[in-house]
Amino acid sequence: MGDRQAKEALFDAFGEVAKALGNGRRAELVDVLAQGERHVDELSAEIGQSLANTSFHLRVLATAGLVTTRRDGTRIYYRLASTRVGELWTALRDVAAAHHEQLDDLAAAYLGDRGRLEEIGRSELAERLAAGDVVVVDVRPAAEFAAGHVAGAHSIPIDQLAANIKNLPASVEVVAYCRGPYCVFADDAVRLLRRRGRLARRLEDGYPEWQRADLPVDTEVAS
Amino acid sequence: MGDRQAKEALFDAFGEVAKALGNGRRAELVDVLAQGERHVDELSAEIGQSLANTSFHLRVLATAGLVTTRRDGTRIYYRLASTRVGELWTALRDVAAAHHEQLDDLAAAYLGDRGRLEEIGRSELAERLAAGDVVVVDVRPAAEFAAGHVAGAHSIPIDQLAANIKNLPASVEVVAYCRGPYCVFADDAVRLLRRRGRLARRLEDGYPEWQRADLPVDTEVAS
DNA sequence: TCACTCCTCAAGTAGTATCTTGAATATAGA
DNA sequence: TCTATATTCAAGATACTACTTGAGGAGTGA
Repeated sequence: MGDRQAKEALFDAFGEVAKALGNGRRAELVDVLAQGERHVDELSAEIGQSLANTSFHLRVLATAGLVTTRRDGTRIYYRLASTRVGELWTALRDVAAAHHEQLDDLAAAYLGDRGRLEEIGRSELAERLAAGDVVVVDVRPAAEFAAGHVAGAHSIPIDQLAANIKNLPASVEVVAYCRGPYCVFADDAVRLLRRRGRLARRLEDGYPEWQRADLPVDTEVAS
Repeated sequence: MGDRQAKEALFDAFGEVAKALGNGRRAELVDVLAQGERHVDELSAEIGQSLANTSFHLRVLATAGLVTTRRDGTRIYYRLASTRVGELWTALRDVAAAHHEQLDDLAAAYLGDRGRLEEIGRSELAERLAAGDVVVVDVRPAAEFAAGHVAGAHSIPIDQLAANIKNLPASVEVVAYCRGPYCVFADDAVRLLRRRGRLARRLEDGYPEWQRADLPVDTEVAS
């Protein structure tokens, strides 16, 4: 009990789990999988890597226990092993945002200036959704909407938004949301809507945080 | 906005923070530093590594923003950059415990069989401390007790416990605590106390979790 | 059964991590 | 200023990591 060798082996195991998140491409995979399960081909496109390399990274995540798989025909779907993994990912993001020197610059370079993009809080949106005086738009890819979305939201993937603005009720404020605080889809949606003269804000954070706050969600294609 | 290169750079930064935790020795360092600040020499002994290698690992943690330093004379004290880092470490531990295949075996090999070691919950201990019908013993090294401890606890480092049992009031239950769920000190203390015929339990988890639960704490040497 | 799709595995290469040893630096105190 | 103490830095051996290309399996549908 308590010998050095056993302690090293134990803490090496903690290190292995952290190491699984210790690569930018795997971090991207976890960020996408926090939205719901996806198959390898989609994930490969999502992180801009070859199929073989994506498969390799998924294997690393699976070996560390962070993701699990399910086969459906020829497809293999990966998902986070549990909601705790999503919470770990969130904690990592928060620490990086708070303490990593260059993170603000890197985030600004990716997201652009958010100075003029107002956010609406989760609880405020929940109230206004119940009151019915707001339209909520999920601008993530359709597969992620299908895997789970804010109850009452409409699915309009960002690349189809321009063509569908005219279908949104005109007199009501629009709230867009996507994957989380480091996702550009909702920002782009709000910018587009405002350019077209619509009242629009983005939801704080994204779908995983909404779900984790025990606010109403829905699955399967509805809109 | 939203181009791949900027996204890779951003997520690489998240990966860097995870990578800093992605080594067993650095994980040990964070676990110790979650107790409070320590200087390099102590940390080196704590993780069983050379001074140069310990310094190197601390530098990696500092570069990722997870720890900060303070100089006092010739000594340099390292501490966690914030309580969030401790929370990240806890989240990592929890995910590893839930999903890493070998973790249970590795923990059992290091900690021994905990089957007979009863735990007392934090809130129950807080009540009984207020009532005064329990003796709480902090069996961590004196430096960690000094940096912060359960209010009312007595500091008896584990290697001095055998010699000091006789000074503990005889008719009262003893609760021992240490660094956290993967620390052996409190286990060893409870085993020793029970062998000597004392009523003893360990506190669930350890000091950082107590502190994070906003239960009463104290700093500086008191006992 | 055969061809097809989707995914994994193996081999190879360039780059990165961990640890050792020994030298260099920074502050304290005489 | 000189010496001692505490820590960092540099160089180098060895072992992993990330990615590429191409081959190999596993299930599907004709």
